[in-house]
Amino acid sequence: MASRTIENYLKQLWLEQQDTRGKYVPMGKLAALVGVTAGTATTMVKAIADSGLAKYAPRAGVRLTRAGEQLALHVLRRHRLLELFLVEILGIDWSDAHAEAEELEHVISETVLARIDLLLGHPSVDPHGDPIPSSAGKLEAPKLCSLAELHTGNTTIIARIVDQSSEFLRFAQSSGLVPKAQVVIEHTNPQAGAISARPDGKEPVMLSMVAAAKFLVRPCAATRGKRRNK
Amino acid sequence: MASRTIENYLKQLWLEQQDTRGKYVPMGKLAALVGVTAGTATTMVKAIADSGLAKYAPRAGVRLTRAGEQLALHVLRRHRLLELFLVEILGIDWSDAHAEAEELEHVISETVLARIDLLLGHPSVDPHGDPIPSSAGKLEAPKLCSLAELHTGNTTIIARIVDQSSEFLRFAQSSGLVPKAQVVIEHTNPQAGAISARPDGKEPVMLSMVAAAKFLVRPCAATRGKRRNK
DNA sequence: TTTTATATTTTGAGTAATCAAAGTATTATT
DNA sequence: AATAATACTTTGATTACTCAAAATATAAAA
Repeated sequence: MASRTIENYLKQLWLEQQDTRGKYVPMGKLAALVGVTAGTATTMVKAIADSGLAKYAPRAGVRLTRAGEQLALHVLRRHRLLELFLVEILGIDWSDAHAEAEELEHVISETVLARIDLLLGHPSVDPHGDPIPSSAGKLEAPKLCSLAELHTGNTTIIARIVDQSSEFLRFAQSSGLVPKAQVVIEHTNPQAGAISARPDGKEPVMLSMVAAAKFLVRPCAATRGKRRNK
Repeated sequence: MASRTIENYLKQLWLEQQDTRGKYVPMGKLAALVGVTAGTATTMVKAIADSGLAKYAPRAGVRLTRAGEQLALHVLRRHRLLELFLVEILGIDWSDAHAEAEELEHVISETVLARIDLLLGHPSVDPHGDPIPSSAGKLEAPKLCSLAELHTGNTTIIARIVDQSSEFLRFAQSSGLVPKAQVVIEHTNPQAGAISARPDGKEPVMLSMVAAAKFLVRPCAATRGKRRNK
């Protein structure tokens, strides 16, 4: 069994290397994600590599093996199911759920996890819209585009928010920019690098392109449709 | 903040020293309860004593200070609320809940604990009938007598079971000897050291005096009433 | 009382994880 | 190409916990 420290390294590594094909995660980056010094990360990664969960290339970086990815996905499953459980069943604040789950994910048993999964009705996404890996370690990740890619007049539905910080989540919640919310793009201003989005039944919200890119939406088709009309 | 190791030492110490006035818990006993060697316990206890949570008397034993008791009661509160939560909300087996709670009690936050407490309606006892300390660290422990003290013909209600092992709990459950169950004492045989108890709507169960003593009952008055009639 | 048994403490060593700081590559700048 | 900046690795030390085995004290038996 992997220690909770190693589980954390694997999880961060997975999140960082996902969507990159064969690219190595640099040590400094991993160290920052885990919250340790670079020296500590180097030592730890060498141990992880020795146990076959990652490949380590000195001065280049580290990348999970298939076995490492599988283990990481099991941690991620625990994390995301717990987040949903904390929000849905216990009524914990959306913005706090992440930090709470961070602790619990390492001690919850398979039995308890199975009951939580059952109680939630085998959900496919967590409160942020992040997909929950199956118990077999499979992840269904539909391709989504972001608010930043849409055009004036487009209407869409928020599917996922890719920032776990409680400050950002509190802002998103108070603006009405939450998963499943319908949103209309009121203005886009590429020069200023900002857009204005109006959630259904709420006030319009100004978003920088960086912020807008954190909201993934569905359907994407609206973008293409709009472009054709131009 | 106390580490989870120290939390465990404090909890076991509390359970062991309760109901004894000023008596010191021997090292060997504590070591066995925590599951470490006697040498380890000695080292650890000295550290705990240095931080003011216990008094340590070499070759005599150890005893919690008031501060240590308070901390232990907070751990116990987390443990017992979690046990009830696991059984009531998640549907975890009675006999497994103890082991699960043992892990969770050290990582659950005050926020999550408060939500669990609320969801359960501020309960006063856990699934075994053990009282749950208040958030202020107060414990209400009504005096109960055991099945072993009753006499033939007495009727009573099981209030508490003082054995956390899953084997014993499975036996109790299958016999119908669970908290809140009404029980009639059918036979007592002091010579053989055994009694026969019949839970309402179930078959009578043979119990050794040792086993019978693990079932605490209410009301106790039945005993006195019976004695007077003799 | 002397011996034996039992409980406890001490000692020395090991594991897992960490950091600070010194040393070494690699990349970028002049 | 030489220098400076950056990223990474190594080293030595530290903390928290643990065990096995040797040393010591206390209690029980002879």
